[in-house]
Amino acid sequence: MESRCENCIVRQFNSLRAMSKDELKQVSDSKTTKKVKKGEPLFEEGEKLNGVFCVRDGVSKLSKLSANGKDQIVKLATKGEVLGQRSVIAEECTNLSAIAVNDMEVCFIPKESINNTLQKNPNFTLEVLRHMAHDLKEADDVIVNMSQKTVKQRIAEAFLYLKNNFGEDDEGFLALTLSREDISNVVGTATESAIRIISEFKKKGLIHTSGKKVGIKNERKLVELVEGF
Amino acid sequence: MESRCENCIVRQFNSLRAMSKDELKQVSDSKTTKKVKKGEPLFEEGEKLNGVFCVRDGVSKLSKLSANGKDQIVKLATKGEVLGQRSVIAEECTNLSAIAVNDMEVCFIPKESINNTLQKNPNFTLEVLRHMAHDLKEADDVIVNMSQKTVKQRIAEAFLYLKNNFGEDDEGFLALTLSREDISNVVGTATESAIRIISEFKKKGLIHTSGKKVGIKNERKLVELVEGF
DNA sequence: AAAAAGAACTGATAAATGTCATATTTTTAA
DNA sequence: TTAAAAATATGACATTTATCAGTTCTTTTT
Repeated sequence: MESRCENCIVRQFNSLRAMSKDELKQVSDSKTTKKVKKGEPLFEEGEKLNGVFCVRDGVSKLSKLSANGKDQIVKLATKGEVLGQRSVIAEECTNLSAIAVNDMEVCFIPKESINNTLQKNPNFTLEVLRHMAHDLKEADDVIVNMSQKTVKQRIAEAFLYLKNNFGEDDEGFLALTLSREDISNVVGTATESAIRIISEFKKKGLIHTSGKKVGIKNERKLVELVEGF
Repeated sequence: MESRCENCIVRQFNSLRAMSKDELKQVSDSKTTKKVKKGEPLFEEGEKLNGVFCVRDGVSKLSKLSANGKDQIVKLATKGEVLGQRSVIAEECTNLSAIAVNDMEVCFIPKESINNTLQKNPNFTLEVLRHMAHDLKEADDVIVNMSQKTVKQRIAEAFLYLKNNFGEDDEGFLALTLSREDISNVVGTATESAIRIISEFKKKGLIHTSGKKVGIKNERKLVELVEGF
């Protein structure tokens, strides 16, 4: 298993690629690699982070507990994404919990390495900024979806999102399998409602399922549904 | 009317304060000041921006058109805030429209001045980054509210937000008056639903109204409502 | 392999929210 | 100032979504 950041492919996908050789070396020397089992937290809402997590493998859900006791999943982070940036940059506690959706491998990078580079390497800072600008745009889109689309549309959209971002396995099921509860927490609805709508999609031939696995059968119709037909 | 950025008080509230004297001078020399009447757009969703807008006076709503034809207001920006940053930084079209909620005075700063400083002044970049990190956190909170709170709770929260961020006039009405439609677009509901709930709040003595003006009468109860009693 | 625990699912019903129609008030413009 | 237009308000009703109760299926543990 490759363990030097300099050679890590994952880096291609995130802001670390804007680091200089020396900076990268420092990061590599100070980082620690960690395995996180499915269901375990990388960090919890309200924690103070001493660094960021770079996802090497697996998927993490970023969620926030609402007043009514339900988790709202705000984002799914996968290979190459850096978690905890926002909190380290703003020097605040995290506003979100990060929990492994499946077994993960992550690198922990102490905040000193990050802050150091942020102050010295404008290219890196700009790259991080661009990334955050992108995240902000996505968050705006989520806000609009949440408030203007029906639960049915949001679930359809979630399946399309999962297909586009995580792909399918050889049997045609979505490569990332979420529990019904997780799905309901992504779209912000009651678990029963999500289950009911998934059953309905199945009956209508939009998807097929096997246990908790879901496969997309009629993508076109799902797209139409999302767009409001 | 003061017209040099160097002396503009508004600057205290935004990232421009991290600019050097020279940089600020350049900005000041290249900027143009503009009045925007209530209801007029600063820019529209999908436009390519050649710079950012610094709000000197008035309030702008940042909104996005949803597939069902309704505007979703994502943020209200007031004195000191810089609009269009995200789009200029990511070099993308805007994802939001900015429309004046009341008469505004804004400065337009060409993107060259911004980009120039972003590349040369890490402090400025970092300051912008911090700002964006903050915006992102707020956006996450909005997502959770939108998906986990009832319309009633969201309207109560909107009133409290308006009070905390824009204050009250001498008669005890919220200083920023939004139309019922704007309120419904902030909380993501049908205008009729918003009106109905506002009437209900009035009947229960939580607020008082006069025309479209709204005043908070029982803040405590509103807070309780938001928190789920 | 059996028992226990946890997901997934279904039905019945209540509550929340949207839609459409229409009346009233307020604002705008002629 | 008056007519027209736009915004606010309310009722009736349809639709969507949540809640609660219970069943079946899966997975985990012993």
